[in-house]
Amino acid sequence: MRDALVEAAFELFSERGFEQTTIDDIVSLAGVGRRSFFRYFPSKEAVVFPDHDGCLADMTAFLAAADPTGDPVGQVCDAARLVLRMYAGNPAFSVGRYRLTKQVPTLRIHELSVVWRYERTLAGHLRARYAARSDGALRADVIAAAVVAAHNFALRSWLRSGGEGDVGAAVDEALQLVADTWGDDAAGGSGGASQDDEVVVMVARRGTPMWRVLQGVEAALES
Amino acid sequence: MRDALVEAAFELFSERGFEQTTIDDIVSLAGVGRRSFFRYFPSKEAVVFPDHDGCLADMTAFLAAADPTGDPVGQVCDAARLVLRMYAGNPAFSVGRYRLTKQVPTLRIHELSVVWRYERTLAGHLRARYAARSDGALRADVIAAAVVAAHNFALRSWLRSGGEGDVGAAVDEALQLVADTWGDDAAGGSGGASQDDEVVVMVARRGTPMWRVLQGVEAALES
DNA sequence: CCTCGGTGTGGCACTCAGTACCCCCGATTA
DNA sequence: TAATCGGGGGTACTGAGTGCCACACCGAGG
Repeated sequence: MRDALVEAAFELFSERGFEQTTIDDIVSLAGVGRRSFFRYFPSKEAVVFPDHDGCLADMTAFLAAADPTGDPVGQVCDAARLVLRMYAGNPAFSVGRYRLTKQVPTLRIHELSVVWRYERTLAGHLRARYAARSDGALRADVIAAAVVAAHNFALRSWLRSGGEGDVGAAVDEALQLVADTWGDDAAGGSGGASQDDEVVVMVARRGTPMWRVLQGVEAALES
Repeated sequence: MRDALVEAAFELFSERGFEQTTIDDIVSLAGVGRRSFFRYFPSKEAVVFPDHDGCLADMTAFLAAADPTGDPVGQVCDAARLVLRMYAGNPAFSVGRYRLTKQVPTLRIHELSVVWRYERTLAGHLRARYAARSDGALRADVIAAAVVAAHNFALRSWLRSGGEGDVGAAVDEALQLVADTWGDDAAGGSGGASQDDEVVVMVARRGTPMWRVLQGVEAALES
């Protein structure tokens, strides 16, 4: 029944557009009553994202079962990969939906709320794991946002290409940037600077007098 | 006229709730025609965020006028502070709106779309500045998301407290975490780092062997 | 004084999403 | 067979948002 509604909806959406399609059109094509549509989907937009409720539940379960001693950043990255797997499982559907959401403001906004739920789930996991840190909640929010942004960056590139290429590898690469900067084994720096063994490196102009460098180092170490 | 509508709307919203207030209630209280409401606000939700359009324009202008040779991360952090200033400018209004959006799902979703526009604006600026990097677009998206998350973290803490305390300092501290990890002067977060005369200073743990510091400096200057 | 174009506003009617309520049908049980 | 119950259908309603037209105001020009 759900599937019938989704199929009918996408057929009409791709044919005449989202806004030009009414609920009555969908239910008459699916051969069900109008009232039944709202039994399965709370809104017209929700029918475009029929699989995210289950995916969010999967993510929640996955994080609840995660090793409490493992790297939390790695865990939320893996949780994000669950979403990716859902998209990659149905490339044609995902690409069709992407094209739709890209040009319908209402759907873009609805997608934001879907993504937001994932992000809050990830942030909640990180908050619990970072409870000991003084800036734990802040770090949790920032890292969750970064993970979602990296995931979506790679996902959208893939969707924009029409589903060509290896999404998994692209997402791995994108998430690697986040994991490198925020994970337990963070070892990345910015630009040419390198960070190693908790030594963070400064950058100065070529020709900078050494006394200036030392002045800066001293000031920094005194804090 | 806009102000009259906003004032009437918030009076009714705080009195009987958002969903229990109709557009007709608002316009009759404001003493204007129903049609005029939709001339000033595209939706019922938009009246709750009347100042964000102007703020987004300010942010766009600010970033367009930013120094092309400056630290892009610092610039987007400053751009985020523009939003903060708007909130801090009207603490009572901001807190009232926060309480409202917290408990009305429709408004939460609308707020997401508002935040999303800011984030895309920041990301656009960073993308242009990171065009030379191979992972520029990814970095831009991740940093923009991190800046927004940090900003919102501090802002929401302040709003939750009812507008008590120094928001500016809280946001500065939150943004510092992002700037330290992603900015040009990425120099581990003790906050004592100083930037002077384009000399960007590193921070190392006390007791760090000097050869390690020099090694880092050399590597940085070679880039 | 009247006219004209532009602009801001009110009023009316309409579409359509979403909801409350009731009914129908089929299945199970006494 | 009668009673109950649950999933689905139908109907009527509220309210957001839109299109269209009429009206008032206002400065410019005849």
